[in-house]
Parts: sequence; structure tokens; C-alpha cells
Amino acid sequence: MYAEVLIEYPTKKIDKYFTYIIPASFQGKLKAGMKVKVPFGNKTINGFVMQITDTFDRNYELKEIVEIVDEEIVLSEELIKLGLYLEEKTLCPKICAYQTMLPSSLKIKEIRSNYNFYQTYLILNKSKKEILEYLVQYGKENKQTNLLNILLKEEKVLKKDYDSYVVKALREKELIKEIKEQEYRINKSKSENIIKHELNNEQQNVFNIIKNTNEFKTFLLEGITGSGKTEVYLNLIEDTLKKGKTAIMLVPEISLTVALVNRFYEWFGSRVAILHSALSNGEKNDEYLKIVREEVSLVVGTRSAIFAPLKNIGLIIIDEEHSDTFKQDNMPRYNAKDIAMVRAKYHHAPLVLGSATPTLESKARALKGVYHHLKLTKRAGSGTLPKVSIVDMTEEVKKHNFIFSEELITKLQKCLANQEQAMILLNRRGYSTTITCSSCGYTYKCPNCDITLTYHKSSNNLRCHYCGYTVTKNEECPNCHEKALNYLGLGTEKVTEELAKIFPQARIVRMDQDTTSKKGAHEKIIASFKAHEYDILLGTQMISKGFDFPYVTLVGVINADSSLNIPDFRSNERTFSLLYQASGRAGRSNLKGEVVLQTFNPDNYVLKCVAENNFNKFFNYEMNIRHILKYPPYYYLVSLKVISKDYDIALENATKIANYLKKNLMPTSIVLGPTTASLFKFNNNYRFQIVIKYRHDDKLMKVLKYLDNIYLNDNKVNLEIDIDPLHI
DNA sequence: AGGGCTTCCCGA
DNA sequence: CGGGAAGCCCTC
Repeated sequence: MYAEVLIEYPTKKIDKYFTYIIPASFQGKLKAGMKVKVPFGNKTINGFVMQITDTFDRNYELKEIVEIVDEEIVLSEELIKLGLYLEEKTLCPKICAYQTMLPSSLKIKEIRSNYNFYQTYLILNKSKKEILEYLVQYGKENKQTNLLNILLKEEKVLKKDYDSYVVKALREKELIKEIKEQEYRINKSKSENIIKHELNNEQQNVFNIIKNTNEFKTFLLEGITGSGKTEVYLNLIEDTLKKGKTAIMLVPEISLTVALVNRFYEWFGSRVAILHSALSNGEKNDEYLKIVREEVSLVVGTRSAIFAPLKNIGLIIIDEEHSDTFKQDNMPRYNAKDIAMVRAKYHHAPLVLGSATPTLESKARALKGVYHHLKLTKRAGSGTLPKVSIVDMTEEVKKHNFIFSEELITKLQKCLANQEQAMILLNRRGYSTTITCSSCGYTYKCPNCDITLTYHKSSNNLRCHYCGYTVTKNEECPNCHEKALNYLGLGTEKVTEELAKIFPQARIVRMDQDTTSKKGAHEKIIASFKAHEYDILLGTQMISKGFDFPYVTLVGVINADSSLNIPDFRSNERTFSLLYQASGRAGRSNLKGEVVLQTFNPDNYVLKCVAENNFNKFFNYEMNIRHILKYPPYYYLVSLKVISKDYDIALENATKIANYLKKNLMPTSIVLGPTTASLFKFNNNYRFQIVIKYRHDDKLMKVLKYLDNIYLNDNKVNLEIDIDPLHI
């Protein structure tokens, strides 16, 4: 018998099966999906068994498998298939696909062997009768007899709760012994009294339709903010588990949705495993083990949780399906929505995509009948959609209001006077976006990237938000040495400072990447704001997603149009979604909500649609643009980035690639470029981009694979291929 | 990936 | 001619 083994090195060059002889002692025991040690070259390394065969027809000498590292099957049959699918779809090395599916404790090249967490317990070493006899005979009452008495009642106790000398003495008398038991780091139990809201008619209808689906079908659940999608999810999951099946629920970022996760714990307790990047490696290991051991039936997590090795999946939900985070932007460049579809098909299970502002692709498919379209049009409970107003900042600037408009200030005053809460959104962190010298025109720029540096006042330095380059700010211009430095553009730091000047009595908290770098910082800010320890929450887009603060009645957006200027065909869609979601934070309880959008482009169509809370209007407008410009959902995209330290080499190869594509793709496909990529210079690498637009092209994958292979062996030029990119 | 082997360039 | 760096190729 032979085993086809995939080797641990994540390079495409050796990303193929190597054949090894299965020694007699492992026959029958070794299964596909296990981790093994094999001799490779002159050393022994790890690999995954991908296949077991009984024939071998090439004429070179084979080596034997040395050892089975993991008796448990690490990769199930379904996951092995998924890896091959990922390779085919995203052109990544197979090994790279399998690595992303597994927690680091199970990854192929893992040095530490045991991530499991053990607790030491004490138990009696003699029968209860003997212990009782001993106690009678011994007579005296002390710490030792006390512990024995506890053990007579409790069976086992944690060793660390008792004095070590007491334990030692009893052990020497052979009255007790120690045992080690594995324990999970995260242990939650179901809440006794869960708050289950009665579903309204709309919710009940949606619930019934999905509940009665026992085959693969994709649903788009389009529900306005606050319409109670979560409640529907919870009921659907409960129903799935009742049927004896399992479920996966994907969310964009767990660290921001603590409240949501807690609801899952309340409903399902120890039947839930949570998977996301903020967990420690040990916690991830434990959660993964719970799934493998079939101790949980529900996995809630971020992108890679879609690979959770659940068996018998009966439901997959992707919440906030429009979110960019479901697409991975390094290898393998997969979208969890695609994987969800493959898995739902495999298990004959329904897939639910939920959002208030679905992607144009999803909504278009729903309208075409490819997806089943479900809607929630009313706010659950007493909430109503907020009233949104647009403020023209060009008028305000004339009145010398550079940051806050009169309208926003008045409304903030009213809000604070009523003891209500406000949120202010500004999608840029730092103090000011750039510093320039008014004497010589010098601008601080990153030496590694093609970008201006952002000034951070609290640390008095300028930082590159892409590569992390940092330089201290001096009083004078580094070029002409005049003291003529100007701060341009607004960041959250500056806006917080200004806001505090206007409302000195208000309790303001800032939330952005800089204030939330520590573990648990998000939760802390969110919890204290929810508990009304602050009046105003000011932050970047991370404050806009999914939160439910009942006392928030006002949402203000500074520079609401800033993200419209990003040169990407999806920037309208992202802006609409961001502003709509942000607006949705206001007026979620019986208090009426208001939203103020400050902009220099008050006539912008996207903003007007937001002001009308009208997603359909935006959808139709944007679909028309996409149609004219041949973008998704009318055309599919592939982005190729040609990257090199050398400008000329990068450009030369990019041109060659573009020409090759033009010659070899079908004539109906469009090849654009090469042009400079959006971050033209990043970490001292020059980046050119080629974009392919196509509807249907039989030659595409073959051509891309060919190019990918050529550049594998080129150490001067790197070719990154992104199929269905979210950004171009 | 990483080691071994070949090739190529230049000079006390 | 020799040595060292750079490139190439193989690993079941």
C-alpha cells in the first residue's frame, strides 16, 4: 500500500503528492487526512496523507512513512475536497489551502505538540468505607481530615484550591491521588431564562420558509436595520439543532459583536464553538477540538470558520453578507460565501445571506430568481427608521464652521440635554491626514510607500497607515527649516479634541484602531457606552456595524462623502452601506432617531438615497452605472498585480502579461492595463495592475494557470492573481 | 523550503 | 587557476 503525501512547505514548487510506502505496522491504521512524518531529501518533515492507493507505476525508489503524528483524522474527506476546490478556484498551493482551514495547533508544521489544557484534580485512592474508618480512627479534625470529608461528598476537587503540603501528606498515606483531565478554556452554559422575543408576522414567515427547506437553496434575507434578523437566525438554528443537524453562522468581525455572541451562548450554551482571530492559539485549539469531537452543533465565527469540520450541516448563515471581511486578501484569496455555497450543496442544506444592504451581486441574483429573495421591511419592536438630513459644509465653512455644522451642534446640545446618547462617525484615524509646509510646499510622505503620512498628536509622530513606518514630528519643516507646518485634513483624534472644547461637560469616548489595539478594548468601550457611562461615541467605521444602543438618538457623520472619492468601482456601494448602517444605529428603541450627514457634495445621489433610507433607489442607480461601465454583476473581474522592487522590470513584465492576455483570452473578454495599482509603491515594491473583465471565458483559467506557473520561478517579479477581487 | 551541484565572473 | 557568489534543480 502507498500513501500520497502533501509536504509541509507552502510553496507551489513542491505542491504535489509525494508517494511513500506504508509500512506493514501502519496498514489499516493509516487513513487519508492524517498527519505523518516522512523522510524528504535529507531530513524528516511533516505531511498530510491525501490518498491511499495500492498501485504505483513510476520507476524510482520509494521511502517509507516514518511515523503517524496524529491518530485523529485532521482533514475530513469533505475538507480534502474543499482544499482541491480552493486550489482550482484561487490558484493557491494545495498546502496553503489546508493550512488556512486548520487552527495553528493542527497546522502541518507545528513545533509545539500539545495545545491541550489540563487541570489536576484530587480523588480518593481508597474506598469510601476505608476512608470513613480512617477518619474515625484518626479522630482529630484538621486540614487533612477536612479535605477527606470534602472528597467523600464531592468525588473530585481541583488540586490548586488546596494547600500543597496537605495534599502531599495525604498522598504519602496513599489516601488520595491526582488525576489529570483535559479542560476547555472557554466554558459557557445556557442561560436559564433566555429573552425570546415573539416573532412578528414578517419574521415568522421568513422563518417558516427557510425552516421547511431541506435541500440546497440560497436565500437572500434583505432586512432593514433593526428588523430583527438575529432573532430569525436564532430560531432557525434552534430548529436545525432540534432536527439533529448542525449549523454554521458567519459574522464579519466577532470582536465587534460581543453582544451577539453572548446571545448565542444564552440560547445554546455549551453547544456553541466560537472561532475568530482574537482567540489565543490554545482557545482556538479547544474550540476546534469540540467541533471535531462532535460535542458542539453550532459554530459561530469569522471567515475561516466556514471550514469548521462539522458533520451533517443543516444550515449555513452569513450575516452582513455585504461585508468585505468574508474575502481573504492574501493566499488563498477565497470568499467565504463561495465556500459556504459549496458546503451547503454538499450537505443539501439551505444557505442564508443576510444584510440590510446586500451586495449588488447578491441582490441582482435574488431579483433574477437565482437566490430566493426574502424581506424584512419593518423594524422589530417599537423602533422606527431615523430622519436623515444632509448638511452642505461649503455653506458652513463660510460661517467658519470647519468641523461641526450648526445643525449638528444644535442637535448634539438637545441630545445631551435629554440625557440621550450620540455617535459621531469619521472614517479616518489620527489627528490630521497630512502635514505640509506652507513655506516650501514640503509634504511628509512615506519613504517605502506612495502615500502621505498621517499625524498622530498623542504620540507626536507621523505614521504610514499601510506599512507602519513612523517618524517623529519636529517643530520646523525638515526641508526648509521654517516653522511653517500646516495640519491638513481631519482625523478622529482632532475631532475628539474639538468636540471636547465645544462640550466640555460631555463624556466622550473615541474608538478607532489606535484606542482598541489591546485585547478586549473593543468590548470595554462598547460595554461602557452601552451602560451610558459616556454620552458621545466617536470613531471610525468600526462603530457603525451592528451595535444596538437603545439610548442613541443622534448619529453624525463628518465628511460623509470622503469614501466616495476612493478610486474603486465599489466605493459608491461601500459608502451607501456604511452610511446606511451608521444611520441605522439611531432610534433603535422607542426614542426617535436623527442622523446628520455633513458633506461638501450635498447633491450627491448616493447621499440622497441614504437620506431617503432608500436602498432600492440606490440599487437601481448603481446597477445602471455598473452596466454602462461593464462591472459586476454584469461582468466578472480578475485582477493581476505585477510586483517588483525594480520599476522597469515591473512595467516590462506587466506589459508582457497584458499582451499575452489580449492574445490568448476570448475576444469577448476585456483586458485593461497595465496601470499603476492603487497603492503604486508599497514597502518599496512597485505595483502594476491588469484587470480582466469577462462574462464567460473558457480559456481564462488555463491562461491564468499558465501565467501563474511562469512567475513561480521568477524571483524578481511577483504575480498576484485575484479572482473576483473586491477592490481593484 | 533548503541543500547540493553547476556555472560564471574576476584577480594576488 | 581558484574561490566565491549566483542560479538551477531535486526532493517520493
